[in-house]
Amino acid sequence: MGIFTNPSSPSFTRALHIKDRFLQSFDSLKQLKHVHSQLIRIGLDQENYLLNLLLRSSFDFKDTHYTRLVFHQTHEPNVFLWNTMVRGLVSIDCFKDAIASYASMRREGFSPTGFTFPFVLKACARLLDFRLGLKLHSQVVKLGFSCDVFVNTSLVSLYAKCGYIEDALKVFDDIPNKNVVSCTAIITGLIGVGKCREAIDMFRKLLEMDLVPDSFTLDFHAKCGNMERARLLFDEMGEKDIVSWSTMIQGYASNGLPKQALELFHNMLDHGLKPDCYAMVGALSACARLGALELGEWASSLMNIDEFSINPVLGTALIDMYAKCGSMTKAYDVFKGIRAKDRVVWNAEISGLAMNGHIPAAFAVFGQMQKYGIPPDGNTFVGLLCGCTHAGLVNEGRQYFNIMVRILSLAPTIEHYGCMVDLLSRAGLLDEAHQLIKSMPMEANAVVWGSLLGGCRLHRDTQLAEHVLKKLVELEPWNAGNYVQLSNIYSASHKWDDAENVRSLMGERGMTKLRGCSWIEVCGIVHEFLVGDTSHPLSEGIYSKLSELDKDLRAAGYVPTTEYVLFDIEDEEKEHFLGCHSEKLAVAFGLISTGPAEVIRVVKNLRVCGDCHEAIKLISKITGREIIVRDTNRFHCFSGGTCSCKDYW
DNA sequence: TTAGGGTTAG
Repeated sequence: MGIFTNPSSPSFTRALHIKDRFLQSFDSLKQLKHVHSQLIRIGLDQENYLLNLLLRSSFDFKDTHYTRLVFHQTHEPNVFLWNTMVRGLVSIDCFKDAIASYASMRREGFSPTGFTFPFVLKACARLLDFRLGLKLHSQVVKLGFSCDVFVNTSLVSLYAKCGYIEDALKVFDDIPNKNVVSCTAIITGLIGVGKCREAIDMFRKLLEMDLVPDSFTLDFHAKCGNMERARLLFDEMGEKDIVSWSTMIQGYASNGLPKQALELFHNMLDHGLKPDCYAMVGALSACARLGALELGEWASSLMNIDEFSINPVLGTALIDMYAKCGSMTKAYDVFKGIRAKDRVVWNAEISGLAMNGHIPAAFAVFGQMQKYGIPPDGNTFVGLLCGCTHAGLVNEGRQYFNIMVRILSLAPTIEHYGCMVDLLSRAGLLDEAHQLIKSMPMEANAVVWGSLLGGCRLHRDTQLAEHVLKKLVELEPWNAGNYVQLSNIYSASHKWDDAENVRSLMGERGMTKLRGCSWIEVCGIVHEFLVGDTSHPLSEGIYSKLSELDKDLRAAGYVPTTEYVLFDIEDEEKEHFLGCHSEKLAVAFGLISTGPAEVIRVVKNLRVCGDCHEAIKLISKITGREIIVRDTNRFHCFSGGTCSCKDYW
C-alpha cells in the first residue's frame, strides 16, 4: 500500500508536500540532500514512490556516488527504482554501468517491463554491442514486448547504429503502429550506413503519411544552405522543441549568418528554454565568427561550467570561440580542463595557438599530443602548417609536411598543399610554389592559386600574377576579388592603365568588389562599419577621434602608404580614403567607447590593409592600448607600437 | 501515483 492511498495517514500531507517539491527543479545537490534528510526525519525514507523521485532528480547532478547511496539504502527496491537507475545511468553516459545495473536487476529476480528495454537498449546501442543487442532482442520476444513501438524503435536504432540495417528494416517493417519517432530512427539509420537513395525513398513515403518530424525537415533545409525555407517552416511550427531551436541556431551559424544565430538564441531564452549542448555549440560558433568575446562568455555562462570539461565537443567549441576572439589564455584553461581530450580537442588548441601567432606553443602542444599517444591527423598538420605560414618558417613547414607524408603516411589534401603554397609564396619562393602546384596529384582550386597570387602581390611579380589570374578567372569567373587583386598589383606598380582595364572588365561583367567591413563588440552589442561609413550614431565622435589621431600619428612620423589605394587619384584623396577604412573606424569607435584598460578587439571581413596595419601599430603606442584585429587570415595583436605578426602576413 | 524510443554539435 502506498502512502497516497490513505489520506487519513498522518504522513499523507507531509508526503504530498515532498512530492510537490520534487515537481520543481533543484538548483544544487545540497538542496536535494536537504529534502532527502527530511524524508529520513519523517520516516518516509523507505517510501519507494518518493525515493524514486529522489533518485531521478539525483541524476541531474551526475554524482553517481550519491545516486548509488540513495539506491542501496532502499530495503526493498521495486521495478520502478531499477528502471530509474538504468535510465539515469544512460542519461549521464554511464552505459556499461547501466547494463550492469540491468544484469543485477535480472539477478535479483525482477522481470523487465516495457519501460526497461528502451533504456538498456539505448545503452547497448551507444556501446555498439551487437551481441548483447541480440540477447536483449530475444528477451524482448520471450517476454512479449515485440509489439511495443517504444521497444521496437530502440531495436531499430540499435541495429542501425551497429551497421545491421537489414535487421533494422525487418524490425521496422513489423512495427504495427509506426510513428514519427520510429520513422526518424530508420531514416537516420539508412543515412548512417550510406544508403541515401533508400533514405530519400523512405523519406518521401513517410512524408506522404505525414510521419516526418518538422525538426528533421528543418535540418534538411539548413544542411542544403536554404535558411530562408528553414525559417519559414520554423515560424509555422506550432510547438517548437529544443531540437528545432538548436537546429535553426546551428543552421544560421554554419551558413555564415552568425547575427541571425545569436538573435534566435536570445529568442529561445525569451521563450523560457534552456540551451542544450547543440544550441550552445551553435551560439559559440556564431560568437567565434563575429569575434564577440563578451557574448561568447555570456552564452557559456548559461551552462554549468563542468559540462565543458565533460563533453569534448562543447569544450572544443569554447576553445574555438576563445581562440577566434584572440583570447588564448582562456582557451588554454578550457583545454586543460577537458577530461577526455580527443584528437579534435588537441587540434583545436594547436590551430588556435597557430592562428594567434603563438607558434612555439603550438609546436609544444603538438609534442605533448604525441607524448599522450594521440595520433595526429591531417587537421593537426593543417594547424601546424598554418602556424609556419604566419611565422614565415619555411624549413619547419617543409619538415612537418615530410613527417606527415613520409613518416605517418598521411595523404596530403588540397588544404595541406594550400598551406605549403602559401608558405612558399609569402617567403618569395614563387617558382617553387608554382612548381608545387603543378606537381599536385589533384587540380589546384581557387584557394591554392589565390595563395600564389597573394605572394605575387607581396613580391611584385606582375608577370606570374597575370598567369595566376587567368587560372583564377577560369575557376571562378564570378569572383570580383581576383580582379581586385590584379588591379592592386598594377596600381602598386603604377601601371594605372592596366589597373583601369581590369576595373573596366569588372564593370562590364557587372561585378563589384566585396566591401571592406569590420566589427567590434562593445557591451555585448556588435557594431558594424563599412569603408567611409557615417551611419553610426557616434559617427561624429569617431571622425573627430580619427582626425585627432591623424595629427598624433604624423607627429610620430607616420606617412600614409598610398600604394594600398586602388585608384590613380591624387595623394590627398588617397589619404582620405585610407583614413576611413573600416578597421580604422572600428578602432576609433573602440577608443571612444571603452575603458582605458580594455583590449580593443576588431574583426575584419578582408585582409587588413597595409596602411591600416602601420597606423594601428602607432595608435597602440600613442594610446597605450592593446588592439587585436582578426582578419580573414590571422590575428594581429598590436601593442606598444608593434604587431604580433612582426609585419609578416 | 512514478518513467520510455528518434532527430540537432566541435
